[in-house]
Amino acid sequence: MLDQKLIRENPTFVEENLSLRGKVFDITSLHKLTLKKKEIDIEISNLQSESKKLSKIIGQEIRNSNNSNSRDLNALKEKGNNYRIKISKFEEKKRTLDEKLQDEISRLPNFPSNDAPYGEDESKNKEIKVWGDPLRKDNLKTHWELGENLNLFDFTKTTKISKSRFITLTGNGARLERALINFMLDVHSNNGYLELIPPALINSESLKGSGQLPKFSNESFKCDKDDLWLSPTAEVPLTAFHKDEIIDPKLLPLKYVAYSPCFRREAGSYGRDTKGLIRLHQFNKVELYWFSDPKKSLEAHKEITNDAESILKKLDLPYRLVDICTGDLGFSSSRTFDLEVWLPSSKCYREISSCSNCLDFQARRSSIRTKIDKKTSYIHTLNGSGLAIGRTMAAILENGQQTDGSVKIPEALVPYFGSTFIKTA
RNA sequence: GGAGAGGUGGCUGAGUGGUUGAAAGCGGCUCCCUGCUAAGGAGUUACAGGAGGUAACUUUUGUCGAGGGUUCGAAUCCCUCCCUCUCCGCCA
Repeated sequence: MLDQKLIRENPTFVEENLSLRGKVFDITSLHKLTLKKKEIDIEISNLQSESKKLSKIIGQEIRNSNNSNSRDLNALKEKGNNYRIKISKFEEKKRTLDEKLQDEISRLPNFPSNDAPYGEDESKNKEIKVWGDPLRKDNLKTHWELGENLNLFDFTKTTKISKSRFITLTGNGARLERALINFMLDVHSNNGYLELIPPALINSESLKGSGQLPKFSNESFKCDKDDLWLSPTAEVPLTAFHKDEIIDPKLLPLKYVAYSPCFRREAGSYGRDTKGLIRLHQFNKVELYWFSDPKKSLEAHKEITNDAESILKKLDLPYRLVDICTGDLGFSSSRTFDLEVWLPSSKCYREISSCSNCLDFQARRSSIRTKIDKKTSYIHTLNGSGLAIGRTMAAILENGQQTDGSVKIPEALVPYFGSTFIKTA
């Protein structure tokens, strides 16, 4: 969430910064609301001040005299009553105003960083570096062909259980999934991250706190009866983990690694990636998350990206690092580095991790602060997948495929998986 | 699901209608003193928003789970909701 004071005092600045996202933002009406709110606040505050003084006088009068029902006293009480009526009228106005204001303001995305490449859409994303040798051959199999041949998963049977875009992992597939989760958790927790497994069902407040609500209610599954949602990413429960806290600066940065299943409705992507492990309603992910000193988040952003990258290196998967342009940034992010893994069957790089610096955007929504030099300030939050498990599996299958149809397991994963190849039984 | 208890500052925990934004303790910070098992003393220490000042700061309003209500005045009384805990039941 953006700072309300900034919107009130410098709406042009806010509009200009938001418009870096490649479309026009008009906050005229919101700006008016903030001014109106301030007006009402001052009015209420003045009335309350006077009413409070009067109450003190009445209190003293009652203690000093023994007649609690004198004419003077009743006149004073009458006066106080008038204050109360006036105040409650203003408060009602304030309530409706506040609701509107809060809703509008929480629909505004974060400011893009000035360091992010400028552009309206993903075509302006900037490739920063490329790692590894991308496998380029003809007649390569897709990961779903490989997976089905090797009996790693079963999409057909899964539609009986739920519907399309879900998967049942079987045998070595299930084993590979588990190996990847354990491998990633081990790497990160040995690297200073505290391991967490958050709940998969989370409340609306949590989703507001990280930026998924109110604007993107259509993208998550909801359990209506309980006001609970299926978590779309561990970023949400991780942000909420420290909601309403003032964190001791000595503890910063707090670094968490969380394994969680993720659930996404994928509304609006009906035609895309209908096959395979790339786009499912449910997938597993190991997420990295930092609560950082606000002055150190730029450095933190490099580190978290680096930590996510280390998994790809260890798994020997070719990838590239992309600097996401202003128009392609996620709602809460000010700057994002995507890691994209090479998928030889489609001859392209696909996102496997998105590492974002949200600055104080989520911290303000969730009220997470620290105290530096006697001043409380919002901390900065950063998140990055480290990595998405399903897409990693797809990459391992496609990049590790052998001419005989078997798949070579990356060396680092062998101790976790238990063998060096996946072969047909 | 049934019965009960409770939600107060960074934490523990007093407080049942009138200088209570809140005793006390712990913790934190600052200063002082002392030097045989590192202890003692003094002070200070919530958050958010206004107004005023370049600023240190001053002043004002709100906040005792959330939201309503009663009252001149609410942490304290009433209503609704949320959450936590204990016991019983059920269950991985």
